[in-house]
Amino acid sequence: MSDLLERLRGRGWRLTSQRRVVAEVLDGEHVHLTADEVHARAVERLPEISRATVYNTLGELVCLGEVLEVATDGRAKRYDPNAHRPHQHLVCSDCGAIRDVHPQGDPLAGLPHSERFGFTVSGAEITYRGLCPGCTTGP
Amino acid sequence: MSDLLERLRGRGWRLTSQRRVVAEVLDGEHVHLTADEVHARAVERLPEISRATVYNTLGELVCLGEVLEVATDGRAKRYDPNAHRPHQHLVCSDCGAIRDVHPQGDPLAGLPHSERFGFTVSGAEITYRGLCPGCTTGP
DNA sequence: ATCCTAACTTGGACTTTGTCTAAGTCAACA
DNA sequence: TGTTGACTTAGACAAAGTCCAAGTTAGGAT
Repeated sequence: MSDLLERLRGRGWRLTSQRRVVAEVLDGEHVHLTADEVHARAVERLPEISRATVYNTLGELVCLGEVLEVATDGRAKRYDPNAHRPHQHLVCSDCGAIRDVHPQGDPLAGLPHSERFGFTVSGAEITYRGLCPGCTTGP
Repeated sequence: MSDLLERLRGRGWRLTSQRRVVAEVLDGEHVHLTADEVHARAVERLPEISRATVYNTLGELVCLGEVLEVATDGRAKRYDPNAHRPHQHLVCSDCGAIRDVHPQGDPLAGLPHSERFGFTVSGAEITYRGLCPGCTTGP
C-alpha cells in the first residue's frame, strides 16, 4: 500500500506524518479495525495524534475509495483496506470476527426489474452470517 | 399483528400497556423506524412511556424473532416488523429510504465451500444500494 | 375482590461513537 | 527561507444506546 501515499499525493494531498501513520496502520492489518482501534495503533507510532485526525483521515480515504466502511452491526464502523478487489463479508454471529470472501456470480442478478421499484441499483453488499470454527463447538 | 400479542403471552410475557403500544406502532408502520421514531409515535398514544422501555421492548422482540434489526449504515438501527417473510433490503444511497425486496434464488448458493473458511454459514443479508426514484434526478 | 410479588417501567446518569470548532502548526511551493 | 492555506489539536458537543436503583403493576393466589 506504499503506493497509496503516491496516489494520494497525486490527488493533491498534503503528506503529513499523521496521514502516513494512519495509512501504515491500515496497511499492516488484515483484520477490519474500528476507528478507535486505528487510533490506538496510530498512537503507538505517533503519540500525539488525535482522534479527530484519525476520523478525518479515515473519512477522506473512504471518500477517495481507498478504504471501505463496513457496518455489520449497530456498533462502531470498521474500515477495510482491501477496497480495490470487490468482495463480501463473512461475520461470526458469536464473536464478531470478519473475513473477506469472494462469492461467485453477480449479486445484482438475483434482483429482477419488478423488485427494483424504480431505483437505479448500483451495487449490493452481502453479509454472510454463521459461526466461525472457534465458536462452532461451544459458547 | 394483533396475534403477536397472543404469541407473546404464550411465551410468558406480561402484557403491559407499554408493550402493547410498541407492538401497535410497529404494526401500523410499513417503513422501518428507528428506536427514537418508535418512541415518538408511542408517546403520542402513551405520553409517559420512557425511552428505556422502548429500547427494552424492541430488544426483546428482536430476541424472540418477531422483529428484525437492520443496520444499513453507521447511524441508528432500524426495526423491521416484517420478520416472518424472508426478504432483503434496497437502500437509497442519498436519502436513506429502505424498501423490502425479494430476490430470486438462495443467497448462500454463491458462496462455495472453499470460501467458507470452516464457518458454519447460516444465512446472508443483502443490502442493494442505489438511488430511489425521487433522488435519481438530482439532489 | 384483594393481596402479593416478581416482573416491568421510569428518569437520569453514564458510555460509546462520532462531529464540530477555534486556535495553533506545518508541508510544499515560490 | 518565507508564506500561506491546508492540516492538526484538544476539548466541547451530539446522537444512540445501556444501566441502575427506586417505584409501579399484571396476574396468579387467596
